[in-house]
Amino acid sequence: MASYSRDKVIRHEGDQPDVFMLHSGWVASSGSFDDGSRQVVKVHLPGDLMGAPSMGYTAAADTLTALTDVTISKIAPEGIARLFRESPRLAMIMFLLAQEERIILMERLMSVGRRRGAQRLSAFLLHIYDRLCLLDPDWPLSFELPLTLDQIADVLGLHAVHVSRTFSRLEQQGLIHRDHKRIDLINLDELRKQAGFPRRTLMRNAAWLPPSAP
Amino acid sequence: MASYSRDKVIRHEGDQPDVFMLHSGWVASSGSFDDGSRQVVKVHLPGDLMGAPSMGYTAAADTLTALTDVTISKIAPEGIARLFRESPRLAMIMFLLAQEERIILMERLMSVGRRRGAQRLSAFLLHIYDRLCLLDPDWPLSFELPLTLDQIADVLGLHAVHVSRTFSRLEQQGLIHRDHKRIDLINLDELRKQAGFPRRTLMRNAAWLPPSAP
DNA sequence: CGAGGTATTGACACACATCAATAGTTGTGG
DNA sequence: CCACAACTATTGATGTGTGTCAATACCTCG
Repeated sequence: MASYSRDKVIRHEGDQPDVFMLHSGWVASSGSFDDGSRQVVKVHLPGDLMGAPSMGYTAAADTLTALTDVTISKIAPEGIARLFRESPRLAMIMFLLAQEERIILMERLMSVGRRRGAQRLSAFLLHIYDRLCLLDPDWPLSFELPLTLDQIADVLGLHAVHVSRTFSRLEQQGLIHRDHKRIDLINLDELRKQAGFPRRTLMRNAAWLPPSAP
Repeated sequence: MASYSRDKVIRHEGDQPDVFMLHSGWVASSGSFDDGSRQVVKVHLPGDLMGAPSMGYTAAADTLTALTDVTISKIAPEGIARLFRESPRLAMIMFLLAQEERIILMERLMSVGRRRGAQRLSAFLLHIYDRLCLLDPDWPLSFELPLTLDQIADVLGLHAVHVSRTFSRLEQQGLIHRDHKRIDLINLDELRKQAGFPRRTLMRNAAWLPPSAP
């Protein structure tokens, strides 16, 4: 179990492709270009497996940066391999979770490729909100977003100045309310309409999943 | 084994989340918005498993469209589940392939989020070229790109008119040469520099992979 | 040969970027 | 607990990459 304070780099792209479990705090997974621009490809919340995409490569493709103070632990690939040997059911569930992550990336790509700033921001806020609801079913319509405008801009593929204006516009339209880092979602329906994505429902306990006792 | 001719929709988002194997031809996986705009999230080449990201959901998230005449076959999820029960090694390899696809999506997101049109186009052409080289190690510096400008635009998150101008500029700069659908890569190094991505090397036969005989 | 799809080119509009200045917030040390 | 410094957010002015509309030329295939 290791701790990192806000803004510390947990592992840099090009480093050894370790896999981590995030116990507390938020972490950004991002890639960067030579000119210094960065794109955040995933915001990790507690309970997330981090770094798994790079595990088949010789070097990590993404940089993991602590967005808040965090605690993490390293996962040995041997442990995952053992799980694949001993529990086909859990292995298949891990496989399906990786596929879910692909869907999330596909939605992010659609959003960044085809939607305007306000719609991207709505989609991002809803994505975070939906994840918090998943962790805690009676989460209120409000949350702390511990990212700076620069970091949000790197998530949305915009620039901080424009994110500031876009936030103001969403607030002025009565869709959200802001108080420092806290976001209140005022008009959830309209936000969802802006985001442009349907709510996807997971197939729990598909008949074809391998049984628990192999 | 089923056949589809060019531009035919193999399965639409919202349909039953089937999984397919692509035997011949090219297929686009895309998502669409209410206003009619579309984003292609993956161009499938022969040998690709298609539709896997949606297999944990009750409805498919992406639309599969034939870019050329294609032949495909449906994969039963029970077959994949059986593979997970009977061969931990192959299961783990499928897991790692899904993770590789996440990396590819991350790169696409970085490209669309942070790079200009010309750089996105360079990255896309190189991505296709690298895949063709993977299928056939002595592939020449040239290939047929069976997409219309509209479809390429939907890949890049641009519009057809702008893709046309961007293509012309790449050609004028001497980076590529075009003859109808055929693309010749003239200056591979400069294209790679534009794209902004390192070449990633896969870790073959990692020590921790489960053995073939369980 | 004709028709529908596809590509090119030009003119103009707009979302977002960039630069810059100010104000507000947070953290730190005395 | 205050005071200062560093970071962060806001706002304005202006530039530019890409979108949009439209007209023409070009391929492809029946």
